[in-house]
Amino acid sequence: MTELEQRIGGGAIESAVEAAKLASDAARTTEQLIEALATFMQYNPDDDDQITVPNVTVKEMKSTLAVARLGSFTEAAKAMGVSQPGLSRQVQRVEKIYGFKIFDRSVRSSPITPRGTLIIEAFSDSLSSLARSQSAVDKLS
Amino acid sequence: MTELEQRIGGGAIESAVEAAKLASDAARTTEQLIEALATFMQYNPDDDDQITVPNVTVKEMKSTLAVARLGSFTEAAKAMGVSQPGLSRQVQRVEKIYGFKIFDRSVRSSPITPRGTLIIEAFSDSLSSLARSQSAVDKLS
DNA sequence: TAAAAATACTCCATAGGTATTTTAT
DNA sequence: ATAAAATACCTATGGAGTATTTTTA
Repeated sequence: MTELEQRIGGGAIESAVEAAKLASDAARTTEQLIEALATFMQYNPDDDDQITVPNVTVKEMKSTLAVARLGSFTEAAKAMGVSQPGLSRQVQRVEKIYGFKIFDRSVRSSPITPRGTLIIEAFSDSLSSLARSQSAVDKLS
Repeated sequence: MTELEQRIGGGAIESAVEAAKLASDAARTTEQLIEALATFMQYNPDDDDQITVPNVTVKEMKSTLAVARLGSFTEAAKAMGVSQPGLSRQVQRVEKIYGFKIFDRSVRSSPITPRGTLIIEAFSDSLSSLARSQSAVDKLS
């Protein structure tokens, strides 16, 4: 089990539902979250063109995942080799273009919000796809 | 079957091997490509931290996929709502940070290079992950 | 020769660092 | 009181458009 999985729990459903119960992002019901995750699972790739994917960068995805893993903006900044304000702004920009908070700053450990969990999962999957192809490409050089 | 699949063929292996045979990127053997694709399939997500993923943006991934789908930089520019030079530079930047050409400009239809095929697949997977989560998030709002 | 892509040049937006302030334990 | 995150301010990099040149069929 990875560090990330330790922080957000096991699978997507469990972690998101758990987050929904615990975090302060709510005014969202657990039922709504489960419905959203059902959509997540039944998603049809052919719908891609209808969906607007925010213009995040790989760097921002990595920084966001670092905060998720380490539970700290300051530690994530060290891990990413950027200043603390720099990293804070990277995550702020992601939250701005997505339109909601990914982390809850009202508590020390900055837990992941319910919707944040979906984003974290997606970033993780995205980077895995890119890393996998990178690893394949490296074999050709 | 999507337009993209029509251009690059069915699965990853077939398309890449086919591209290896046809395109001019080579000096690479089909054997090397098959080995790379084996790596692709057996890839272990735990290796993510060791792999450097270039800092591409979602916008660049979309533009690159648009060229792959449409077989034309000019048409892709129209589809993306940017100027032709703007789109060319987006793809050029992707090729620069990856260190190899994704498209072969020596032919009119700008076919995808063998290594380009791996990148196109990865971009497609990445955007699907992000679109899927976006679709899930939308259900919560 | 006609199209498609690349390059030159310019301007402006924004990412990032340092210094500082605000917030939370 | 102390540690962490946000904000202010400034600079430099680079992304995008228009105009033009190069290249390919």
